[in-house]
Amino acid sequence: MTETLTDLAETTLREQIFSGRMLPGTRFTEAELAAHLGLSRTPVREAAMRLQTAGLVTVRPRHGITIASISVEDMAHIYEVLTALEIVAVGRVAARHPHAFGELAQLQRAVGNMRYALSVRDMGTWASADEDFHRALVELSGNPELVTIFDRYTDRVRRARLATMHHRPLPTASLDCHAAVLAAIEAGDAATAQQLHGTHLNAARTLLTELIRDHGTSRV
Amino acid sequence: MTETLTDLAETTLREQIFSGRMLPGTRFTEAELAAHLGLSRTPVREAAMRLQTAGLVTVRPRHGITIASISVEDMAHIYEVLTALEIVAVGRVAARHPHAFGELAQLQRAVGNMRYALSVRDMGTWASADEDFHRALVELSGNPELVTIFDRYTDRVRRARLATMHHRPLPTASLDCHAAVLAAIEAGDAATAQQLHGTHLNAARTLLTELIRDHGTSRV
DNA sequence: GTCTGGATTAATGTATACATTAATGTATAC
DNA sequence: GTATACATTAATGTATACATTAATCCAGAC
Repeated sequence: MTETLTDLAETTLREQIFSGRMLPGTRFTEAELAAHLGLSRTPVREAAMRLQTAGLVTVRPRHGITIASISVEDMAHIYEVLTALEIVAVGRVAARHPHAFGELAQLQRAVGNMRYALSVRDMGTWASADEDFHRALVELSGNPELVTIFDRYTDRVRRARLATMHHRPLPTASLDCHAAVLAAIEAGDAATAQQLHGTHLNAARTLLTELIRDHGTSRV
Repeated sequence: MTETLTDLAETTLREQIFSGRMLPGTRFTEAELAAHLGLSRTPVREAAMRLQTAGLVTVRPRHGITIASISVEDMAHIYEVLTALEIVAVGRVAARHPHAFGELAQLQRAVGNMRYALSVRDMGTWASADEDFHRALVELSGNPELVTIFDRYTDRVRRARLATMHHRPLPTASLDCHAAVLAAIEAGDAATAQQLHGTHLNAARTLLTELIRDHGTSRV
């Protein structure tokens, strides 16, 4: 299974988008991107198709490939979906009580990493551990469709999260929320876990959208 | 905006899959499909990529393009997602009470069509009206992300629904469920509407999975 | 008989040439 | 000055040739 040039193009473009080297709203032609990556148009075109289904670019004939931006409204819609799906996931995981040994290790490790990151004020590590926690939760649900959708939307909001990372207050409350959800899961209390997680996600959405608004822009 | 050959290939393949002329599990090479459609490999390849993200085919290098089948487990996972999302949608729609004139017309029309189809025992019309009801509900939620995911999964389970359509009992109870949900929405009673709709969707899932099992196959 | 290795070959991956389309610019009429 | 029609052109859509890959087949050893 060698990596194809389409894979390479996709990976490279993703990185450039997430790293901020390709800013939202920027437009390219297929030929420009091909030259930029040192490839022919074919793999670039296929990568663009993939990135379009991932919601990271928009492909419009004769208008080029545009790096997608995300509005505050988009964010609200995405969080509504993510909230609904994660609540299902939390319920499934908690209901599987008692848990096999090591089954919740990923969640426990993620909370540990968040706690450590918070203590040393390393927001990059914190954001990464936060994402790990939610990803692990969804994966533990045992429903691969949930994982697919989760990954898709996480990609779409990642840039917004990173952009606002250094403007947010210390996530002390957020750490407590994650720990409380984990405790409820460990106790097998599905209803409490779901309720806590829903509250947590709504708070996260509110914080993120307000940070973007305060940042002066309505799109990221 | 002329229709491209990629669009044509996608549409044609979709039709052939939904109509049962291309059975799940069947494998084709790009060249075979290209010859079948009278096109070159390029648009076929692009259409195959699109159909893969829609979950209708599987593309594996050197193994060809395989018409996707769906297992009872897949079905359960998909219904879990659809249930969560539709419950959100129902809540949003009901909470918007009082409703603008004509806002709920699509839902009312769909229920009317279901009632008519049931009275003349036209299961094709019934299935179509049923799908319209759920689609309208999601669309009325005002969240375009919900619509995207709904459409994606509806495509994936459509063949299973059509395959079992003539083996199911008359959907008398189902009609009542839809009417009851609509009544709760009209009354602005979000909680009741959500609860009714959740129950209805679980019943639909149970019926569908059992019909497939009874049908002798675990995959459709 | 089975396993290993390499040759064969069928299929996909990629580049590129060409066809087609629609956006843009320009000239002309009003 | 504005609008319309036409010409221009840049970009994408499509076909195809070629490169590359890995699945399959076959021969030979054990």
